[in-house]
Amino acid sequence: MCGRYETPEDKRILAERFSTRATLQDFQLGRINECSPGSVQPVVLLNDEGEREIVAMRWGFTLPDRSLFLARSEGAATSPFWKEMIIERRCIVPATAFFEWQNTKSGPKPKYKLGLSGRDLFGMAGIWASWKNPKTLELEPTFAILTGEANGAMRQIHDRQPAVLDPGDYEEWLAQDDRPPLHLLRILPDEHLTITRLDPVEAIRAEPLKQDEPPPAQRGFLFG
DNA sequence: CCAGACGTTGTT
DNA sequence: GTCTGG
DNA sequence: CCAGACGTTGTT
DNA sequence: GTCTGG
Repeated sequence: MCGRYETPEDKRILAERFSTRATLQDFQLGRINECSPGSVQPVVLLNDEGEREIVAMRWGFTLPDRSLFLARSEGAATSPFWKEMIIERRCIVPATAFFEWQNTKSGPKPKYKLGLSGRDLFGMAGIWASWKNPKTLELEPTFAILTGEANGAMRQIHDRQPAVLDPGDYEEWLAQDDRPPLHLLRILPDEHLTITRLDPVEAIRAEPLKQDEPPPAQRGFLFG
């Protein structure tokens, strides 16, 4: 669940919309695209000076046999693995939508795009840490997205969903505190979700781009 | 079945 | 089936 | 998360 | 998320 999400094509608007000083001019984070685990994405946090900043982070903590890119909000505060992160390193993951695949008994899994009514851009609750990139063996800032129980129409598709923050809660979520503000991780009201079932063509179009692959808008042009 | 771990570096 | 790449 | 590959020798 | 141990 929430194994993929979407970011704005123009990353520069993130600085404005999340009230950060950074202009993101240094980001080379691709075009309109799905974000997949393992990719590097813009994340909002408080820097050492207490200012909001946008940082490029890798999505998912790679372990020897798997990658942890989601963390259950219910258990994160007591989990040995997540505890330190949720207390000391909370962040916001900007998104315009997230994707889910319906768990069907057999056959293809229908793909859905989920957005928030009246909010073209929103922030998912995240946590981060410095983590070794298994390929480069370098330490990199790395994040995971907190999840909660799904409800209502969402439950028809999947039983979990990403924790979406209220814009008025961004400050409290990022602020350093003795105890993590878990009360901000409310279940996303069902009526606020826009759920679109993607037809196979749309689903493929939304797939993550391969390196050096032209953006979707040019595919049709190149191939007539 | 559930609970708990889940990797490394390097040090508040 | 499992692993890797996106 | 899904989609796609999934090996080796050795050079037309 | 997924695996292991109890």
